[in-house]
Amino acid sequence: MSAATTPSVTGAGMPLPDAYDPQGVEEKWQARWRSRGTNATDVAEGPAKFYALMMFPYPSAEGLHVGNLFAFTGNDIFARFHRMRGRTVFEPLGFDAFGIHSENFALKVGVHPSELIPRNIANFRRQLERAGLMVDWRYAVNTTDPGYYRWTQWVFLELYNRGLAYRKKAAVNWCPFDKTVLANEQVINGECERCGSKVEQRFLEQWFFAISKFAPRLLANLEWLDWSETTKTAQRNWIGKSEGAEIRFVAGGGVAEPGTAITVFTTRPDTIFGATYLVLAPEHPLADALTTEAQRPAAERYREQTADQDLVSRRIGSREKTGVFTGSYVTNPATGGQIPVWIADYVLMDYGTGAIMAVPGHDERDFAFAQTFGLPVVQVVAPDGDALSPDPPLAAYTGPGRLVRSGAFDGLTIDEGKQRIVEWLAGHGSATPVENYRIHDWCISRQRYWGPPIPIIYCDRCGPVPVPTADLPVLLPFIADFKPDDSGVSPLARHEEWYSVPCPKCSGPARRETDVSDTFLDSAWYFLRYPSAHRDDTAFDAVLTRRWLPVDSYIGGNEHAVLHLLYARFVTMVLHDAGLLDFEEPFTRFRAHGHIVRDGAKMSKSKGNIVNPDAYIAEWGADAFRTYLMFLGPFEQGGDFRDASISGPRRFLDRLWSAVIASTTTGQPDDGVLRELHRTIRKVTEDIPRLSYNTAIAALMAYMNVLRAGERRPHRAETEPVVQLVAPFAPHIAEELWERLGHTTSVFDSGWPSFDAALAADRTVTVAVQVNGKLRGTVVVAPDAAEEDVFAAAAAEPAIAKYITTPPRKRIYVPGRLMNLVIGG
RNA sequence: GCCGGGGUGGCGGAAUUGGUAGACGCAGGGGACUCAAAAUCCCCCGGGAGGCGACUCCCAUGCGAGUUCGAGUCUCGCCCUCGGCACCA
Repeated sequence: MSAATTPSVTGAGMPLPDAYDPQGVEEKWQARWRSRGTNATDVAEGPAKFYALMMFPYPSAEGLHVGNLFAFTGNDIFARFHRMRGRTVFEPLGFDAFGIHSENFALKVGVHPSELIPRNIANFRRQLERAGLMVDWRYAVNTTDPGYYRWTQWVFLELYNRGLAYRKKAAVNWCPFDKTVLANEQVINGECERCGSKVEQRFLEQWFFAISKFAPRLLANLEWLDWSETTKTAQRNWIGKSEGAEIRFVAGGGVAEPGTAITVFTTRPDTIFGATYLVLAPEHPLADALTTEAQRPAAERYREQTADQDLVSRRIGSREKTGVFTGSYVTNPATGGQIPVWIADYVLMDYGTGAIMAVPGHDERDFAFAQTFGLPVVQVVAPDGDALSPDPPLAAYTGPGRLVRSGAFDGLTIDEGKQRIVEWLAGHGSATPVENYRIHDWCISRQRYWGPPIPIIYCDRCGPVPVPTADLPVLLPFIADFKPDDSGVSPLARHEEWYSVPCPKCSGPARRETDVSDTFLDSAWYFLRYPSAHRDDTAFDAVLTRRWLPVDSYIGGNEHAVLHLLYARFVTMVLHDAGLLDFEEPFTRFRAHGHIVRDGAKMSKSKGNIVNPDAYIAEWGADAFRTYLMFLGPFEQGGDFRDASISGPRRFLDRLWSAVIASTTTGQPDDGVLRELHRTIRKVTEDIPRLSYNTAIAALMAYMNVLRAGERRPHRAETEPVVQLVAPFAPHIAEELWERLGHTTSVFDSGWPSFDAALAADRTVTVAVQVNGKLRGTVVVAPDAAEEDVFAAAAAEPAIAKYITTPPRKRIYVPGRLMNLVIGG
């Protein structure tokens, strides 16, 4: 903007010049919204509540990202639209500010997170307000506020009291240089992403939530949730249901106690006649007992070796099969034969039973292992029960077929075989049909500083004791040196005056749990908090919760499709079972938004292609920037950010401004323009609920072209409804124009224009005429023209008639759209 | 390797879900206004061939087949690309 355009006239009440000045308009309306309380929701009453939730941001030091703004704007449009349609809309926002990300950043810049985070939040909030979101900031939440995490701790205790929080030893990634636990995604090729040290595996006592118990419900409810299909698919895959059987293999000779049985999980019980060996995970509890003296040195060496490896490189490292024979044998309950028991790291302790029956004839991994160690391969399924060639086979056969070499079961299909064989084995007490789930229990312990302390106290006499609710929050103490050390325990463990406390039960000497909880716990319940954010006597008020939840519309990134959304569903389900909520699914509707990229690449600091919204908003205005972001592409797919293209949406707003300012009230509105207006109303009204914002904006632009065609002066009846249609996208300019049209109340309380189908209807339609599928011309007819009339009109058109060399053999007519004439043989 | 998006003009993207491919915007070209420039306004703008001409014809939605009167859209087989997951028995 050139400085010469306007004198600086801002502030409520002062008149603005007649040229569109976004900075002035936006400043004026943001001030007025604040003073009038336009964006404040009455959480207690109002008709037809609509809870428009967006995933809350992590307030990074770099400030608001265009990606955040893209998502928030999409939600804001949806929320404003529903408000104009008469709903009582609640659009809250907050900050997800705990976690390793903040902590690492604080360590890097040498500023304590308790100082850094409020600063970042203030900056974020300034940017968000500048963007013109309809957020009711009175209900903002901040996960690092003791008034919030007090209730996060309360949620933990609700789970604990219901037996859903428990402690067990688990392997974690440990960086010996940074002296910290690493998440799987921080381990790159077995090395720490920050310092490159080789990551080790440590076994630490960790807190878990028993989410796997809820797997069947979490899966079943996906059937009826109105969520993006891609998100539901991701959740189904993550939950990973598989049907199969657990089969017991009893140990024979060797060292095992007589009668020792290994239970395996398999989805292919039909192939049991081809099970030629068994494999235990190295951590399997029976691995030691089944190892003979002769095999012990080799087996122990192997188990140490796998224990040394970090979790990630063991999972994604080489697929070369390694393993060691235990020296023991078990009986195959189908064949009665003795088969060897091996230990190998391709079997994972945390899936199924940590033991498998290996069928190298029909499983690629087992086949590779059998090849490496010279174990027998037996084919028991053949395509249509045919030839067994070559024998032994050159590869595992995993396709369909019929059973062979399976005794009485020969000739059955795979599905029949599964059922019949499990029934038969079950009769002997050696098999049980089971459903297995891939999903693991949720490990919530973090050996870190920047999180809510887990509210448990360890007493020598009483064991683990939950902190009494009245004593919450367990405040996170200020520690200047919060850097993790070599001990593998949280920095809080170094703060003795904090962790030494009397036992709440017996008052004897006791110690606090020094781990903090995962940030995913903070975000697993924040949507319950918003309506009650002003209440410090309860996590969520029963009446307010009944009024506002479940969430009507949730918008967020698909990168949280699995963990966050699953954890939030799980916590909601638990609180429902506890009688605290009367619904068990928190988000009725969820839509995943796309991502903004630049030059085809994800924006990242290292690529130096981050877009800071501040500069764009300063140059073009928030309204133009919002409209531009939404015009980039389909909201659910994202788009490519190009600086140059912003001028388009800005020009659109300029034209809207001058069209409205120039509107006349004399004379009659133009019929053709009114028809386009009603079509535009219909289009925008249909597009917004589909989040098809880009096409809604395109329709508005197209209407502006019609409105201004021939440099005519528009009639007020032709412009006034457009101000309402534009309002969700460009709220400030809409308010200003609405006021200039003489209204004294907010455009957001003015309702939504309705369209008149009769006015929108065409008087004539253009029908495409094809001959043999090729377009040869068009005819203009009445919308209800009979097929014969259309044909007559087409035949009268010379450009078409010249192709109609013989009477059409066939005639296809799509009323009002197209006629295809099939000529010749 | 598996799962899920996506491939349409110079660019971002439309296409009522099988019915005139390229809406809308950007960039570009030409013109008006101006001493000039910016801004603004008007016109043109997928490729090729023909015509002085309003025009005419052909080709064209990643590639190759198929279904259909008709395919960007459906089916099969490939290629490329962006996400996510990783030996899940």
